[in-house]
Amino acid sequence: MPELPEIETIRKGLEETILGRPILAVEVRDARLVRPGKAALVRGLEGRKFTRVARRGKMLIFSLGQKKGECAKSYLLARLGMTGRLVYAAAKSEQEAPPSKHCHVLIRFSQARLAYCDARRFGHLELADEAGLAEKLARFGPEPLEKSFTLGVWRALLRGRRTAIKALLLDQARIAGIGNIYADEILFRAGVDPRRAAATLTDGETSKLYRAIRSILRQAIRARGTTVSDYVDATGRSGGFQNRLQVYGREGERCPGCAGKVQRIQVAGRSTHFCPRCQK
DNA sequence: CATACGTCCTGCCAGC
DNA sequence: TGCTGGCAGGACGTAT
Repeated sequence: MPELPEIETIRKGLEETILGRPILAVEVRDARLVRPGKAALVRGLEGRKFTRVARRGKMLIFSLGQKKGECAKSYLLARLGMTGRLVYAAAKSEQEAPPSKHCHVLIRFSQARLAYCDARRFGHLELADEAGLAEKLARFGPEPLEKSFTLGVWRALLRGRRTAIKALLLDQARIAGIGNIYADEILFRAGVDPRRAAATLTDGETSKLYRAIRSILRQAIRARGTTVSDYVDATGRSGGFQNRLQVYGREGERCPGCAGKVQRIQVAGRSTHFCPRCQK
């Protein structure tokens, strides 16, 4: 479930804790979640330091410090899928037991560790060089909270698209970082029916949606993300935005905007919550 | 190219 | 009580 606001919250938390600390050891407990492989990941991390934590869409990008005599830059990329977690915690000893059976990679620092856990194993950690990173980055659509994501850019994205507007919001190659929960909340805020073909939105609807994207994502970041079931931040703390959800997970409840009820349907193969009276 | 859909994985819960 | 089937969904591969 981690979407842009959750990943951004994790990013900030890690930035405050892991930068500059030597990586003493890396333990890979499930090699399926590690690319290109266990040995390469261990070799690529041990003895280095994280120098920067960035984010693109729902992907975390850790810059790795170079060893003496090296000139090639390398990165650790993390995708958390639906139930992935990256939790930093103090560790009393290097032999300390892993935090749970779903923890697949442990990155050990002096007196602390970063645990990568994922109950459903949809995510992965990947070691990449400059070219590998560039290839990944090229697949993302615009970053919705950046200045360069203007109303004009958004309008151009919808032009000619016959796909449902919700499917477009979820398409990371069109716009980065939005997942199922925020897509529903954004569409509710904008008063747009999730099934509408993207190109049929009026100028007014398009700009309402643009403002809703930016405002919902910003509010959710301020609330430290949404915890519906699994999400916790880099310190193991739940988010706060779940209390402010208007339609997601509220099937059958009264719409916050009218006397109608929130409905749940399938759009783009995803469970979709909306109010048929408020969203046209 | 654009769009749609199946697949991966495990936990959980409704229903029998 | 214990089992089963369906659902949750991010990203990618394949099909149309």
